[in-house]
Amino acid sequence: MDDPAVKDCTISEISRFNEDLCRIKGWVYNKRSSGKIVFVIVRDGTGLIQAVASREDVGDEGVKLLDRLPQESSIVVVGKVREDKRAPGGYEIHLLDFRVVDEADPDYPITLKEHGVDFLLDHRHLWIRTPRQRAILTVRARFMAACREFLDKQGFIEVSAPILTPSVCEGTTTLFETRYFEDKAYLSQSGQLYMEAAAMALGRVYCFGPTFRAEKSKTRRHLAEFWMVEPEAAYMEFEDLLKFEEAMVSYVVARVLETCEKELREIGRDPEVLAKIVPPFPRMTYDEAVKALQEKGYEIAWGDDFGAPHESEISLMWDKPVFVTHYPKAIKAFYMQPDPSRDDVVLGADLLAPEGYGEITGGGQRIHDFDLLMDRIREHKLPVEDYQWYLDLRKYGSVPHSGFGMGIERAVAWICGLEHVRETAPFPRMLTRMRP
RNA sequence: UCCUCGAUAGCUCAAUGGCAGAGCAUCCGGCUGUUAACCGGAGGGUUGCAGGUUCGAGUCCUGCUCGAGGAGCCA
Repeated sequence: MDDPAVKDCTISEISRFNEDLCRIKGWVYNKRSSGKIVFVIVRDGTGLIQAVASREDVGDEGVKLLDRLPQESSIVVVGKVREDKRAPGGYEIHLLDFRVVDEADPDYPITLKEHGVDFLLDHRHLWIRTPRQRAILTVRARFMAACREFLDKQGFIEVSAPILTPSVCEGTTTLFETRYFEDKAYLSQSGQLYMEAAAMALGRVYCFGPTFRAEKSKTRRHLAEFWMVEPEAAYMEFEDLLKFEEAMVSYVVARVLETCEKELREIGRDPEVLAKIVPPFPRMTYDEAVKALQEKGYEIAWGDDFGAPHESEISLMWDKPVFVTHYPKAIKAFYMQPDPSRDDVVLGADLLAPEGYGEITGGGQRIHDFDLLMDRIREHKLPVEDYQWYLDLRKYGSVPHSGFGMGIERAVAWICGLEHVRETAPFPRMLTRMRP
């Protein structure tokens, strides 16, 4: 068991240890027995492997002990790695020794059979042990790492935005309210305004963290707590922003394909679909999108915002993400820069994922003129005193600048081809669910 | 907030208004290459809650609770 000649290894790298003596530290995922031989499927967080225990190697007692070991018992196994076509995964480990670290209670709730959503979410702390959830969380992690890689390579500096914020930044979405000593505070819905300040200090910046929306949305696309990456760059104008966004989205998709092919297959996602995600992405102006929807029979007038069915319809016209640009000023946020050639639309763009996954990024060029921004704040009836610091950015060396936010869970749900964003969050917070 | 659907064993589900059931899981037994192993046996129920109709309600009616999907909402 503790022989130094035995190599510690993970299941994901088992093929490198063929015919070696290995030690794997994991849990019992499943087992089968056939009299005096026991097959224990061990998982270690990197994958699954079949361990074979026969009477001559571990003795009568060993076989009996393994045979009655409950699912999810923690176990350290030592044995010889063998390539074997009969084993799921192609390799198995012939047990010479093992140690039960903790025998699980025999009533582990997540069996290998089907379960309902409600039950699984109540047991999310155990559900994440299943191969599919492990694969999704791995893709999420690689996706987030790829975002940071790309931004760091492009010279962006990560600047953490505050979570506790003093005011209703945009006055639109419903925020979670909390106490801040003697005052009220709100959980952040976006780090953008702070990133605009940081961009004027460091040039190219991004924040990466959780955001909170207290909206009573109850759909497959919504979470009350989700993560966003929000890049913001000084001197970046609208056209460059769109090029930058498509480069970033293409990069992170390619990186996930490179690092998570096994996981994508495990989830049931065809990697070929993602291999098509390369620049340039198609673009439609809001005008063109409205016209296309009207031709398809939707009752929508110029000036209306898109609902979920409209976004789906537009995204289904392409097999790549599509930018919808130049929205009417009235349906977008107060800080959006108006189009210099046309005052009724803004230099903003939403990126809609293919296959009906909806908006995965939203962004645009920000107003850099002090007077114009002040007008907008007044038009939106926002409290000017709360925005003094934001207006300061336009008083001291203002420059054109742009940025966007990408919702991690929606993007990962699209990349994995999932029905619902809830599976992409380790512990999702939704309208009716805050536990576990 | 609204619309639609749902709630029966630990889990997934079945049961024409007429004895509350199956598979899996659990426990006991069998099997030396299994593939969500298989075979035999056992235990396991306030049918979400509260009323009502009926000779009789898991089933029909009313209210409530909880959940799911969607709408609204959602830089």
